[in-house]
Order: sequence, then structure tokens, then C-alpha cells
Amino acid sequence: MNRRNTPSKEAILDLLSGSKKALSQDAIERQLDIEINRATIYRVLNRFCEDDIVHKIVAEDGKQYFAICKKCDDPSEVFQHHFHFRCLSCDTIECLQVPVEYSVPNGYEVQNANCVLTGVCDDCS
Amino acid sequence: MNRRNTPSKEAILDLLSGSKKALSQDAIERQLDIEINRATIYRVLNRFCEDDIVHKIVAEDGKQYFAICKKCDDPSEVFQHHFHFRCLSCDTIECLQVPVEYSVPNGYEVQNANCVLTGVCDDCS
DNA sequence: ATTTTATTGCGAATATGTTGCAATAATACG
DNA sequence: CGTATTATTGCAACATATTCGCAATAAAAT
Ligand SMILES: [Mn+2]
Ligand SMILES: [Mn+2]
Ligand SMILES: [Zn+2]
Ligand SMILES: [Zn+2]
Repeated sequence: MNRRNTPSKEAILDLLSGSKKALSQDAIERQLDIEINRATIYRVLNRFCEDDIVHKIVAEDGKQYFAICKKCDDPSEVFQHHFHFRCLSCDTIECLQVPVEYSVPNGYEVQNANCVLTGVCDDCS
Repeated sequence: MNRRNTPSKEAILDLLSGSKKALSQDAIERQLDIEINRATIYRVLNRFCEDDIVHKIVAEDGKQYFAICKKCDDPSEVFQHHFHFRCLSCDTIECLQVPVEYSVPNGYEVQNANCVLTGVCDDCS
């Protein structure tokens, strides 16, 4: 149950921390300096998710992308569910600072939101 | 390029038209009276999507779900991007009549939205 | 009837993600 | 330190979803 510090964890966390984009397992594997097994990368990422260090986005391509959970500038306000943007041109996914707002019919209880907008980002337009 | 009418198309369209839920390929295959090959089901569904008869939702499970494109009660208004709800209890996905509203940073152009809320639906709570 | 070609079925390929298991190594504790 | 505990890793195998090539079939046009 108790977490241990390992080179794998550290390398993956460093990579995600320094990235402006959400990364998939294979992007992480490619960008890493050290070699880490695929299964290990997934296990590390899933543990980060359990610990709320990282959140997972599932895009329209059906793949999982992972991004660091950042707090808002206003530390009193927890960073809520937000939109993600997938650029079809540069094929990247990023977290938008845009909260997801919705209302649901009576009796519906929402536990999570996975919202991805697709299009062309500023850099590519 | 020209579309032809086939028993497969008709059966799948009937099924989707009569369903309150978005359906995955394997759900469609199970619920069909006639037997249709897996690859064919996907091809029919993808053609429906191209023709804007059906829309595709990708859920957190990474699977594709398909639902008929319905117009609003108000025929003047095209049915926009809307939220979808995935119930973890009855494991279904439905279209909510809740439009997706957002703003994006300057220079971003949105072409599509894939938004799925997850939780427990009214029937199951 | 004949032609054209969209559609289908089949099998194989691709891709993503998970799991069992034995080996390794981080941590706790004497 | 030295040892014990067990979280973590690598590897291979597995599971599942979706696509693709290709030859056969059948809708639609002539
Ligand atoms: Mn995010
Ligand atoms: Mn829908
Ligand atoms: Zn871009
Ligand atoms: Zn339900």
C-alpha cells in the first residue's frame, strides 16, 4: 500500500511536470531518457491517478492521456473538471483553463467528467 | 461513393432508431436479429457517421458508442453538441439534452466535442 | 441481361491496455 | 549495518477493440 520512490516514478513525474501537453504512454516512453517497460509506465501512471497527482483523459482516438493535476492560481479554489483540447494538426492534447459546466436531469449523480474539444489550436491556425 | 440500401444498414439503423441508449458494436451485434459481421457493423456505422445520420461517442472505457442524431423539438434549431451520460451501475450511455457550452482561448477553432459525464443515472439511484 | 462498383465476410493485422509471475530493490527495523 | 518485508519492475502472455486487404456478393444503373 505504501508508495516507494523509484527512478521510474521520478522520471515519469518529471516528464509530465515539464510538459505543457497531456501525454500518452507511448509518448512518455519515447520522450524518456531511461527505458521503462510499457506495463510499468501504465502502472506508475495509474498509481499517480489514484493519488490524484495526475489525471487521465480519454480522447476520441480511444487512447489515454495523462496530465499533472495543477491547482488554480487561486489556491483556495481546487482545480475542477475542465475541458481539454485536441489539435488535429499538431496532434496534441492540452488542459484548458475552462471549467466544465452542466446541469443534469433529476436523480443523476455525476462523479466524473471527460470532456475533449477537437479542432485546431492557436499555434496551428 | 453512392450509398446502397442493404439489409445490414436497415437493421442497424432500425436498432439505433429504437434505442434510447448509445450502442457499441458488440451491443449492436448482440441485439440484432440477423447476423452481421463485426467489420461490417463498424463500416456501416462509420458510413452513418460520415452521412451525419449517427454520431459517435468515445467513453472513458475507450470504446466507441453510436447514437442516432436527433433534432431538437424546435426544428429550427439544429441539435448541437451535447453531453452524454455514462451510468456506472447499469453500464449504459445516453445522450443528454444538455448543450455543451464553453469558451476557448483566442485562435482556437473547435470542430467537435466529445463530452461524457460519468456517475449514476436516475434509474439506478 | 449485363455492367459497374458499393458492400460484405473472412481472416489477419494493429493497437492499446492489463495481468500473472518471478526477480529486484526501496524501506523499515533490529 | 544486516535482514526482513513487500512495493515495484520486466517480461511474456493475454484481452479487447478496431481496421484492413482481398475476393465474393449483390444493389443499382444501363
Ligand atoms: Mn486536464
Ligand atoms: Mn449524443
Ligand atoms: Zn496544434
Ligand atoms: Zn443506470
